[in-house]
Amino acid sequence: MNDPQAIIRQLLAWYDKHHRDLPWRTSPAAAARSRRPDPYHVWLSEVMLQQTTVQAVKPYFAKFLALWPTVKDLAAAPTEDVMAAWAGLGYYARARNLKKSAEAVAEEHDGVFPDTEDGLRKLPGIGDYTAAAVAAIAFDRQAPVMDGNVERVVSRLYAIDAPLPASKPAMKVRVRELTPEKRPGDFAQAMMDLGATICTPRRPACAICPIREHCLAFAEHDPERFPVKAAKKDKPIRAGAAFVAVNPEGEILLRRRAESGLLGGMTEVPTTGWTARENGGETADHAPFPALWEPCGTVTHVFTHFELRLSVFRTKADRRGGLDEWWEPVANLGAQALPTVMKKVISQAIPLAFEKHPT
DNA sequence: AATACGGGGAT
DNA sequence: ATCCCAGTATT
Repeated sequence: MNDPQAIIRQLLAWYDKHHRDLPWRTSPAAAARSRRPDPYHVWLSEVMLQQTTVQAVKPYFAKFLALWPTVKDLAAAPTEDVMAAWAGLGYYARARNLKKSAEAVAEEHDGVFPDTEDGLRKLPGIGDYTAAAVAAIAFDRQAPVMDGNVERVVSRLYAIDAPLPASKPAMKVRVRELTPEKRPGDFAQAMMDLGATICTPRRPACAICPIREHCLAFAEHDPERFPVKAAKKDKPIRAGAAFVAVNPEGEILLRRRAESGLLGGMTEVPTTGWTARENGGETADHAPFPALWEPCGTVTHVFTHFELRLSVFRTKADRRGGLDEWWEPVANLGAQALPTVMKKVISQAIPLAFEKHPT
């Protein structure tokens, strides 16, 4: 029971047999023949996978590699292009940091990624998890990889009663104990695969778990009790108005958001501030310019820490844009760095805006 | 230690 | 509705 060597051996054996084939992975067999995966691919995938599901990442990963096959290509790309390509994936600071890191690797390391945890950790957007993951997976370093999946697996394996996130350091100690000298990258991916496919948050498939004989939570017959988490706060509601202006040329008025903060550097239609109170009856009085503003419903969008309700208005009127505003052909909206909430708003005002042949 | 930061899939 | 996801940066 709880023999580290046995856990490692059984987990790696399971991984050899059941590992998932993902675009940024090389198979364990190929890795065994010293065919390491491309560090650029590993880094790109790991950043995209931060708080994001595999299914959501797959098409973005393919798009980025098609647009920018190497880290030097990405470093040379216009930031607006990177933001537009990232649009819809969320957590847009990741895209800004991705570009900064690519520039650092291209300029300071001649396009070669640092091959240690410490070296990787210095790049913007790379924290403890990603530094360890890239070091282990791409460079075969014995680095302790701990993400949400690993936290769940470890908390069950050792029946850790202390709540997250305070118990994180203690869990990291356990991960460090387990991480093997040989095949640390496969071990890390095995732990994450186990968490994603068997040791799931609800109804874990203990019956087919390769390490259940070592699991204290399984022995207690209540694995779902773990990981214990601190209570979370409730979500406030904010409200505002959004304005979709289309001129006679079939162009829509857009503007760029501030570089930092919520949806930083992304594109939006003009909106009022998003007040802290619920539905303040936002009206056309707050429009960016005087016109016949026609109400066309509301859009609700849930962010991590608040829920947003936007009243949408539209007009066919025209006006010159300000410094941070421009008129964009509706047919070209697909190439813009529009976050999902803005696509919802525009679709509300112009139902066919994102179709192949917009009206 | 707490908070800000997207979006979507599973239940 | 609720949870959670191959987390990081800032305060």
